[in-house]
Amino acid sequence: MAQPLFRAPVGTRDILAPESARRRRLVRVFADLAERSGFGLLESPVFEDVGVFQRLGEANDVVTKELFEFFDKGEPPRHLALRPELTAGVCRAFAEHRPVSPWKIWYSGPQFRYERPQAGRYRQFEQVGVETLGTDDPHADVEVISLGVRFYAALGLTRVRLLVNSLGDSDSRSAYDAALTGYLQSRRGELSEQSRVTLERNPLRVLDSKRPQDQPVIAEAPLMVDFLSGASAEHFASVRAGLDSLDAAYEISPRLVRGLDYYTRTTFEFVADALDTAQNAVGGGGRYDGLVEDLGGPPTPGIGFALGVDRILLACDAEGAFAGDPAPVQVFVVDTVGGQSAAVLCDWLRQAGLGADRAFDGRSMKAQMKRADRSGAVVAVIVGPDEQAQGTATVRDMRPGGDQHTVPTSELVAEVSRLIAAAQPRPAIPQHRRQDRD
RNA sequence: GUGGCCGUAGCUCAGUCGGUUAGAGCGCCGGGUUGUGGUCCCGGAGGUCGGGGGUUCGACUCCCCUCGGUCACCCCA
Repeated sequence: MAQPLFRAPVGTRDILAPESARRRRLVRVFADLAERSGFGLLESPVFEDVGVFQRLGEANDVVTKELFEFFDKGEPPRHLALRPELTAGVCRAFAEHRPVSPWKIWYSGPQFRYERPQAGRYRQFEQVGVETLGTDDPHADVEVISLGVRFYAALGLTRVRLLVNSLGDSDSRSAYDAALTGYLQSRRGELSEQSRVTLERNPLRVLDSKRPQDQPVIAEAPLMVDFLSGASAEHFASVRAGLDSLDAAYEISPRLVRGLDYYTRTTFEFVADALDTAQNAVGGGGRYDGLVEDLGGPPTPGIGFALGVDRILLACDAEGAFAGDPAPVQVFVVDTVGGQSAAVLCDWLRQAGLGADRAFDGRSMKAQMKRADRSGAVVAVIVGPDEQAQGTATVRDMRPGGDQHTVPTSELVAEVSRLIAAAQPRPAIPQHRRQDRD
């Protein structure tokens, strides 16, 4: 293969049209839902002081091994990192601006983790999410979680399961930690080598192990639910009741731990059963009641989630949901008399709000017609010597068996608008799939 | 960071026990007599067979290294 000088870095990729348009539309669906629910957009930096992320947990790979870190040219240099997730930056912003509570925000954007790529996992990946800070009302939990549920449904996904659990507050958590650690220590010999290491650093996460050897031990481990304090248990019950009242289906998943260390009380995860890969979690979140304080702000409860755009799109493909956009080009102007007419007519059509395109380089009519077809345009406008002489344009219906007629250019925009309004839009055709058409 | 599999045209792939000018389909470009796409027919462009080294008279084919892709572990969206 003739090798390009450069390619996209490991774990990153270029997303070409029309797939790029589909992603953007997905974010728009999310934004619409979030904003109609009272969440405002927060645009925060793609990089932060490395300290913002180090609060996520010293025992966490996301912080210890997977950070893209760098120093800037300040004197002294500032130690910065590309964000590996978005919640920490949101909490930093809260501590910095002290907005009125509850602060409800949504976001979208790229994040970066230095990991080995695999199915559904990239070094640069995109998430959308919401966060509600400043209230620990269980109704806030319900609002956030159900927003996720409704979003997947809005995309047309049917095989996404919601798993919920409670990790308890710090008191119940430490009681549980002690019990779990004691239990795991007692069966240490049966655990995998990896899990024994994990046990030293963060016993909770042993529950996350996928290694078959660990499963019997995990299956008999004590459950968090049995250690919840009265207040935590009550909170969890309220959240469940709230979800019930919205008919939001969920499963209690007593061993759902989640990756980041800051989670307290409510945790949840969305799993796409349509994905048969190892990375089938398409979203997750929970409460992080201590995080703002950790970052120097006032004690502030918070809850939120992040949904992985890349994986959601994979799940949509697997379910045949959230189909591609219609072609943005509705009219294609074929001009065999030098291209000036194409320039003018495209301009008129575009100013009228239509999607219009044209060919360059003075290609043959046949070649231009082919372009017109490939563009997905419903209508072709043809200007040749005859039309030019008469001040007219030929309007051709590009659908199979469509007819054509000639109109004065003064009536062109109206005529094309009429035809397009009457016609079904054609789908955008990905470059690499043109051959699949019937 | 660890391991499995894979790297031949833009894409998907074929290439017989190592043996002359490396093939197909699709895509792309052009043509099929008068200005018309999607079907059909004809033609064309396009490959240092990922890169480097080695074995050999000879390597796309065998060996080593390296880079990249992919999947899994780890971890996580």
